[in-house]
Amino acid sequence: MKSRPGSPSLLPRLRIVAGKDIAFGPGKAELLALVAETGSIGEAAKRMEMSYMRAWSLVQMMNRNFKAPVIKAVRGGNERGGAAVTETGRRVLALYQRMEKASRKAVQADWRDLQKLLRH
Amino acid sequence: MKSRPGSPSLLPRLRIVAGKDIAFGPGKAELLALVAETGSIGEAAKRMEMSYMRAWSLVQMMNRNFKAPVIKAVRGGNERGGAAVTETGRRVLALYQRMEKASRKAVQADWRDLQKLLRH
DNA sequence: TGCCGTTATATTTGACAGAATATAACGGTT
DNA sequence: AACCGTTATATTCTGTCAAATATAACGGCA
Repeated sequence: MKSRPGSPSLLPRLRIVAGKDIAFGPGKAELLALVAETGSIGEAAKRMEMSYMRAWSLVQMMNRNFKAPVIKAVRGGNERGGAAVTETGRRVLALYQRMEKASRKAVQADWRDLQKLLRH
Repeated sequence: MKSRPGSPSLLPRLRIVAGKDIAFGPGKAELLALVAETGSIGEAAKRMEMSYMRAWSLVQMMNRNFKAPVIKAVRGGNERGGAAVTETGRRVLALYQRMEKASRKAVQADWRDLQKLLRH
């Protein structure tokens, strides 16, 4: 995994915590989107520069915290396995992205003021 | 430090990251408020059930990431030392709390929908 | 100068998360 | 039954961060 050190300095971070787990958050959202795009957990992991194992454990965590799985994985077969985002998964992602956007917007004015108080 | 396991399941978490540091976030906001209330880093730490050392390192991190310090500490003397929140500190805290509130509000409708998809 | 409670700082220890590694399972096709 | 690339799972290693521990510095006052 790789952090992006150069950039932002702000981030409104929405996390859904369920007991010990973080059921959903920015990283899982990105992963979910990449699985939707690539049809593969492994490929999504590669693009996020994280290990397959880690990606897979995140998928597990998501799946066990929602009523219905957000990703359905298949192994073997002529297609050599793969993964797909479920309808629930799509809905979760869409809602989350809307929330992120709304949060950013709601915060931006005060954020600009706060930025002035920061070094650099 | 102690997590509160029983409660929420949602939290819009605003973090200001500066390089490797988290310049400000929910924990530091609470700490800052408690220092303002108690006039002591040690007492604030106690109320948050964290070690003095940790609280102090958080204060350091805040102070070095803002243009002006958010907390001014005094040691020795007849008053036996203590700490006070600066004007900058008060402004930072106020802005942060407003941002938190605005974020929560902006998100609440979608959050209710998302909750329905969660187990429990 | 010794006392106090607070801040300030260094050092060691321990726990845990994630990385790394290794291997198995799958199942349609040929 | 051999093959393929993907998912699934266990195990070990390791680096990092927080906790724990210890100690020093401060400075007005009696």
